[in-house]
Amino acid sequence: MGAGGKKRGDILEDVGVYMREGPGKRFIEPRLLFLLRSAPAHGYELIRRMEEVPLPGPLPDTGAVYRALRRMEEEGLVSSRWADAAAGPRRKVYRITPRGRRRLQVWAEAIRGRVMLLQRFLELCSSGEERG
Amino acid sequence: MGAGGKKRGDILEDVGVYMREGPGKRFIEPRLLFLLRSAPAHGYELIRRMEEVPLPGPLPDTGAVYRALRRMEEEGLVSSRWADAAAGPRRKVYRITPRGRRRLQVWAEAIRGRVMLLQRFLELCSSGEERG
DNA sequence: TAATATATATGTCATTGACATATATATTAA
DNA sequence: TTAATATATATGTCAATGACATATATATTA
Repeated sequence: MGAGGKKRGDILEDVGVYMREGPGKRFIEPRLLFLLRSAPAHGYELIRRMEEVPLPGPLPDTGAVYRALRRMEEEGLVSSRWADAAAGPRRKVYRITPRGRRRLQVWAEAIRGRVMLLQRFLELCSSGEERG
Repeated sequence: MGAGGKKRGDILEDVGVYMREGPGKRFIEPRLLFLLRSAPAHGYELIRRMEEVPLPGPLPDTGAVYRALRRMEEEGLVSSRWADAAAGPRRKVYRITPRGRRRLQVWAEAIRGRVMLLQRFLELCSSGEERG
């Protein structure tokens, strides 16, 4: 449509992208942003608290979580610092950034769109039943 | 938990499986079952009508559609027969089976569960906003 | 005979994430 | 001292999925 198309930054905040989830994407990113939105946390804790997040899909594997956190840090959605633990090995504590908060809002918007679509689907499904 | 666990047939109709969608799965199967539920159709027609289905995700690629139809026939969700066209090459016309209708109902149930989860997520997101 | 629309199908490849394993620290039990 | 366990982060490897490109074939139109 418009001359030149979208710039990179626009695409990154494009609701459509998050509605689609990209190829094969689970909800790992919104899960992590959701948990970090209220308080910083390290990976292990995020993994333990993962089931608190009401999103569909299986709980992501630990490897996927750590890799997602590093990718999200590269993208500027979270920042991290090493911290000593009262006991056990050091922890890498992640904190959500303003960009991460914006991304979570984009996810929420996309999910609102999903819900509307899915509800239309369900309506059409049940209206078309009328006996087997 | 229960002795023996689930039998194969049970797993195939387990709502949880469809709520998760499996790794990387789009909504190709429910899209096709939804379109076929009202009338038989051949692959090319299903591809053209794909955007009628209110489900999230990009419209599936033609290759994915034909492969999905064949896989679904193996699974007994659809049956097919070759038919002459008024013009152009022969068509493989797919028809939904009783098993396919049941599968679509399982999908609908799973999607109802998804919607409930997603709505809880949205509520928690907006209740936790309280200013940027 | 060339191009286009219709129609089905396969080849190939990158992405994703599941599963397994590696590495390291601290605590507790033997 | 050693072994086992909980905590904590990270990498290796592989199968599944589907995106993109292409192949094959028929019929119509230019």
